[in-house]
Amino acid sequence: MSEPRWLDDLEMAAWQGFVEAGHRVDRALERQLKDEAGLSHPQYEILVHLSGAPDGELRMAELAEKLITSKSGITYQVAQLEKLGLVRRRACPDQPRGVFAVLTEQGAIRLRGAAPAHVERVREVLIDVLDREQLAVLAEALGMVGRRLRAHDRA
Amino acid sequence: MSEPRWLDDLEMAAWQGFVEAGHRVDRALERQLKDEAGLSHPQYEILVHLSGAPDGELRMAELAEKLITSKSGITYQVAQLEKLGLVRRRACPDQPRGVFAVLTEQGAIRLRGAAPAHVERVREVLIDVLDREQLAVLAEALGMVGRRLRAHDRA
DNA sequence: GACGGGCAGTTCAAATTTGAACTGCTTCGA
DNA sequence: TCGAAGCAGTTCAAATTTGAACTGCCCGTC
Repeated sequence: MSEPRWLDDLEMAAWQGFVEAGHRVDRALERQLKDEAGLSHPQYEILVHLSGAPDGELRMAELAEKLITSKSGITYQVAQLEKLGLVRRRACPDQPRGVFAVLTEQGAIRLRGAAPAHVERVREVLIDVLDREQLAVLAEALGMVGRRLRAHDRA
Repeated sequence: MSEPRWLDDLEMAAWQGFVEAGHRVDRALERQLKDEAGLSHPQYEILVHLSGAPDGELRMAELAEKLITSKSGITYQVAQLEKLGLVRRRACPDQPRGVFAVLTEQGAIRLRGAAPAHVERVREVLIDVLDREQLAVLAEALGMVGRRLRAHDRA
């Protein structure tokens, strides 16, 4: 085994910045959503994705893919949202082994109520801290990182 | 309440890239460490921070700050590492209510064994995917995001 | 037609994480 | 000098997350 290629100063700064910013932003938004909307971040994300989907419904596996989490995690969180009346389950008519999660009217209302404060916080902690040039590089660079891993995960 | 300032396309791309890359990189490294070193990511991070500290020891609260996690989370993970013999606890001599976590010889060995493959994977998924210019912007931009939240969290 | 493999979700137990309450000790301020 | 307030960690119960095993049902092949 050859000598590992350790990270130089710039690489280390980028790596540490990425990790620290990721954790801190996560925590900030987790708190914001819990306090102001009574939802966990995964729960909020499920509502967002359903809301953006045609007919407000998605297969369980699609949700798992979008949230980047395990199948069982989705089963659990959808069950929680069902208890809250924000989501409903529906058997998939064609694929016999398929299940749709469907956004309910209640769910849509809850999401509309929660979104403005959430977006505002996202601006506060990340977006409004950066200039357009930085946003462009973030979008391009991290978009590429995400796509590569997404492709790799599917393989 | 005024109309919320929704994210435009560029802002949305930056935000989604940030979130997706964060999750996917996390999962990739979690798997890598578990498979090749038998450590969870938090455990590995504890060893790294102890290794970089003078005398290989840090207070529990300092670890919590560095890992960006809760005090009880640190208590738990340090206990796990103690069972593995990679870390030892030591009462802090001056501050009577203080506890040091100390890296053991075993811990240092385990870390040296794990680090090369870990760094290699960090390169694969993030560092080597980007050019120097992108790394510089990441470091600067996310460094600022992290510092702002760190200051805010302490307040 | 029957069987091995897959697929989509669920279930389960185990590991982890969290916040809130608690322990002991110290340090002020009145 | 007393007591309120704080600090550093721990403990505890509850919520969440995970991977592995399981359930049914489909498909293609022989």
